[in-house]
Order: sequence, then C-alpha cells, then structure tokens
Amino acid sequence: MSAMLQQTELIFEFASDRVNNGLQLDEHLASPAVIVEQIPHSHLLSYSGLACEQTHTDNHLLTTVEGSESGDEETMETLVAAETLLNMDSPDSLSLDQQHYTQLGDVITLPVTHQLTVSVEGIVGALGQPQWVTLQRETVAEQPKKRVKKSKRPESPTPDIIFKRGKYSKGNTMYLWQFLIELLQDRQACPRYIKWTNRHAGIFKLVNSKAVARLWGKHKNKPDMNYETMGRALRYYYQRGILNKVEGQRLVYQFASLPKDIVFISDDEDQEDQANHEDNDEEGVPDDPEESPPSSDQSLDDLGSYEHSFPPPPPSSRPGYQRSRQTSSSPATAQRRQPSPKSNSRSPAPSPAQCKTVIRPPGGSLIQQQHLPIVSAEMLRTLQNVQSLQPGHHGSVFRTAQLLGSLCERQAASGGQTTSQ
DNA sequence: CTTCGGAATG
DNA sequence: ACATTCCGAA
Repeated sequence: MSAMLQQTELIFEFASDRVNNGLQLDEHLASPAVIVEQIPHSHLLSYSGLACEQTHTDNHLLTTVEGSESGDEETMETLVAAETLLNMDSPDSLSLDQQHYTQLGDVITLPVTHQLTVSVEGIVGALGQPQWVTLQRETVAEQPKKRVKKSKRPESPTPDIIFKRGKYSKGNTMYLWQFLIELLQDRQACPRYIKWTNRHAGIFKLVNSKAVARLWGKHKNKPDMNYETMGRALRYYYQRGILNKVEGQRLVYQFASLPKDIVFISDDEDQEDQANHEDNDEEGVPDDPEESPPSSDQSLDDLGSYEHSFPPPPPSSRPGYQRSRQTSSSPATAQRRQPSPKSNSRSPAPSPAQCKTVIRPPGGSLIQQQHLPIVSAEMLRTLQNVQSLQPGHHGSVFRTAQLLGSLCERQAASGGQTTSQ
C-alpha cells in the first residue's frame, strides 16, 4: 500500500517539480500538482490540461519561432520577438519556482512538493543532496547520519532542490547536463533540437547545436551563448565523467552514466541505433525535419512539458545500486581521465548516473493544449517505466563497443541481474 | 563547422 | 565548482 502510494505521489510530485525548469511551460504543471494531492491521477491530468491551455499559446509561439529560427540566424528577428514574448509570459526555465509558484499559489504547491519530497527524501535522508545523488548516497553508504558535514557542501549546486520549493533553487541552478536531460525529455526540443540516439546508452545528439545552445543561453541568461561556448562546458564534462564524446558522429555525446529512471519520450522502444550506421539517425521519427533545410517546420505543438523529478525509492524494491563506488561516488565509474592530475576520489557533482529523473510520458503530458489530456495510460506507463528502468551505468568513453556492451548488459540485466531492483 | 583543451575570469 | 569567454590548433 504505501508503495503504491508513494509512486503515485512521486509522479505527481515531479509533475510539479518539473515545472520549475519548464522551459516555457510551467504554470500548468504547478496547478496539477496541487490537485494531485486530493485527487487521483486522472483528475490531475485533466487539470493539467486545463492549465496548459493558457500557456499553450506561448508554447506554440515559441515552438514555431524556434523551429524556424533553429536553422539559421536569419530569423533572428522573429526569434527575438518570440523570445520576448516568451519571457513575458513565461520566464522560461528560469525562475519559475518562486514567481510562478507564488503567483499560482505557492501555498498549495509548496506543501505538496514538500511533502512528497520529504517522504522520499526522508527515507534517504539526504538533506542537502541533489535529488539524483540522493539515491546514490544512500546506497553507497552515505554515512547516513552524517549531516554533520553538511556544512561541507551547503551550497552545492542542486542542494536543496528538494526541500526547497522546487528543484533547482531559485535562480535556475540547473547544470548544463541537467538541462540537456530535460531537453531530452521535452517534446519541444527532443526530436527537433536534441534527441536520443541511443537512449539505453545515454547517447544523444544535438541536432541543431545552435538551437540548443540558444536555449541554454536563454536559461542562463547569456544571450551570447553559442555552441562553441556551450561545447566547452560540455567538454569539461568529459573529465568529470559526466559526459563522453561519441566520436565519429558529429554532435553526439553520451552521458557517462545515465539516470536510472529516465522516462524517454517519444518513441516507444526506440530505435536503438547502435553505431552501425554511422549516420543515419533519423528514422523512426516520422515527422521531424530536424535539420532539414526547408524552413517549413511543421512543428505542431507538441509542446513538451517535461517533468522530471526524483523517483522515490521504490518501497518494495530498494535500489541497491550495484554501482561501484570505488571512488566514493564517482559517477563515471572510475573512468580514467587521461590527464587526471589530481586523483579522483571525489565527485561532488551530482552525476546523472545516480539521478533519478523521471519524465513524463509523452503523450500528452500536460501540455496537450488542444486536446484534453488523458492520461491513465500514461500514468501506468510512467510507473512501469520507473520500475523497469535499468542500470545503464557506466558509459565509457567509447562508442560502439560500449554501446553494444550496454545493450547486452541491459538485456542480461533484465533477465536476471537486478541491480536496479 | 566541429572538436579539443589551456587559461583567465566570474 | 561550474561554467563562460577567448583562443590557437586539428
């Protein structure tokens, strides 16, 4: 009983959480969250849908604009205008926590989040830890009651995500990798600007690096952000074991370790393209132009509200991660960093690996704008996904082999390994 | 154009 | 710590 409950709660929870970073959409989500408490899923969704309608407009706009803009800068004007609008009504991903929540009714939202968080977190006992890390820490050993040290990393990047009102603290303290993950879960960006090329392996491609960079810049309020700059940040991730580069393919990177519970949007089982064909990444998705020259972007409005949150520790199945925590918490599984001047032995940053990001299913998510939300199925799926996610730990640096390995692992794991559960 | 790191800076 | 900027070099 409690188990079920928790899951449900979680889901809701992240719905609200997600809001925070919602690039463009957020408010709607918040509302739902509130409702959640009182109502069961279906209702929740319905509500969300309603909420969505409002913002829907913006989203639409955004989408359109971005789509056209993505290809070239010529559309700058349009883009700018769009952005402006966006900003006006929805501060993209930035500070939704405070403002939005407040406006909407933080009272409600906050409580909900808080509660959930507490429940989940409480178990884990992670006080200042980022959601993702939370699990890991616990598993690892975490020196449980050692919050004595808390002072150590009080301000950590995503420390208070949970307890605080939302996830990322007020400003938008989302790391780039987090942002990317979110994007990958965002219907608006996912297939179009960024997409999984092999979800199991954590490999993704920045189709339209420019657009992604722009979004990132928007998020950080750095108008001048560009792929080159963002790329540098990305490169730093290699050393930190957060990302790896998939060589051969151009804008393709791989999460060294990816969250156990990411829910992938779009595609159902995905077309894992291993690395056989080097460059055929698109297929599977029927209609995305991606980088197609023609500017006719059909972008409809999928809008994407991505929700993400941390998963609760499944009650019945506690994730006993098998993660080798050799170096304490190194996410990257002790990957060797070539230079590694300093020995590792510390990985403060929340690595994606441990994080549990749960996303919402696709479908309609809350932002269905026009259509009414229906989500029973989705809910189920989400749950299932959450439970059945696999370990995909370590993604090493190198592609093909790794990929295959991952696949194998996955399969094997599903067969009997267990790890995750 | 993309990719890679070093270096300085916030 | 985590980027952002700038930069010379593949």
